[in-house]
Amino acid sequence: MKPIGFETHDHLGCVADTMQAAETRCAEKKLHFTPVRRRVLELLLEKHRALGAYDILETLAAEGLGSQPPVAYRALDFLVQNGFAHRIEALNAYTACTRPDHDHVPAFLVCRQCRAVAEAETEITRGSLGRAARETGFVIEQVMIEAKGLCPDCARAEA
Amino acid sequence: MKPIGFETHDHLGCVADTMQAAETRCAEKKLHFTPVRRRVLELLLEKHRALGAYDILETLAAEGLGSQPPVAYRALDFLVQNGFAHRIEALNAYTACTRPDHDHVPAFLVCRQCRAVAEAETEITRGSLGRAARETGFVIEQVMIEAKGLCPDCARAEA
DNA sequence: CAATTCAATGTTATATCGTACCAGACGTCG
DNA sequence: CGACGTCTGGTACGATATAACATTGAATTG
Repeated sequence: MKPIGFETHDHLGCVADTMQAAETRCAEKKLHFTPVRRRVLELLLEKHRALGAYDILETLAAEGLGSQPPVAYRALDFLVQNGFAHRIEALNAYTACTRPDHDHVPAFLVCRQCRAVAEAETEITRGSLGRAARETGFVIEQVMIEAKGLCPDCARAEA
Repeated sequence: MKPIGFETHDHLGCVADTMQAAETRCAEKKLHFTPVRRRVLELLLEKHRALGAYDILETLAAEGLGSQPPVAYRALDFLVQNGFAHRIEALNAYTACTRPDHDHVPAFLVCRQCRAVAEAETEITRGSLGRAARETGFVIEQVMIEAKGLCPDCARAEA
């Protein structure tokens, strides 16, 4: 289970593949994969790093796909809601999901320098958090795990 | 290692004790535990839930301790920096640390309804995140774990 | 097909969160 | 004393996010 994110890879193909998979999944689930939503996901995939809502909005505006904040936020909400993207709380930003095919508790390695994001998985709810929740009667709806630090490239540049 | 937060407890005593401990620790480390900083920590302890910077600012202003955002943010930064408080990313808010006495990777159970916060601990860096970091060469500086959901009280009220 | 309905979009306005920057107060130490 | 560092107080602004409402448009159905 290698985390995707910092190694090089066939990026064009990876974008195309994921977009295709999203098309398919939306069709299956009868979700409206509208132009704005499509384009936002594409942007997230292309950049392969965390993008702020206003970064995205800027591009959308330049392409005539809407110029006001709610446009971007709505598209992002859709993508997050349906597992195509994740919100990175540490950056108030968003990134494409690299494993949209199955349910998971995502965990992120977030570079504070270049905002690159790698996604891993965890079994955290079975760990101490899950235990704590069960002991107290807390109902977990959503778990967020993020590590801030330096990606390999930026760590090298730092030194 | 029971999470602190949702059970009832001697609150007045818990506030007083923690404040005293903070006094001591600041003296030891030669940190300036100024009136503003002191009061902010006290507020976080009293409420025992996540407070936004502007919530805190409001109280400070009412008490003549400063009325502009930077005042609150500076005090909060100090408290977070020195381990007296934590930032809850999921709420853009802050909460007092319930275990200021030792280094730890905090994990939070955050009620989306009433913003109560319980703090637990984890050994996450030894888990899959740590493995992912080592495999890729990512340098982890800080880990955040937050579970959003409903605290026992709000869960009961919901149903 | 027309009527209805529901989701998505477009837009305005505003709320909320956060920081860059500068000026003054106060102590410490060469 | 004067240079320095730290804390304070403040202005001004930047960044992030949402409420509310009007409109469009596609799917559903009578």
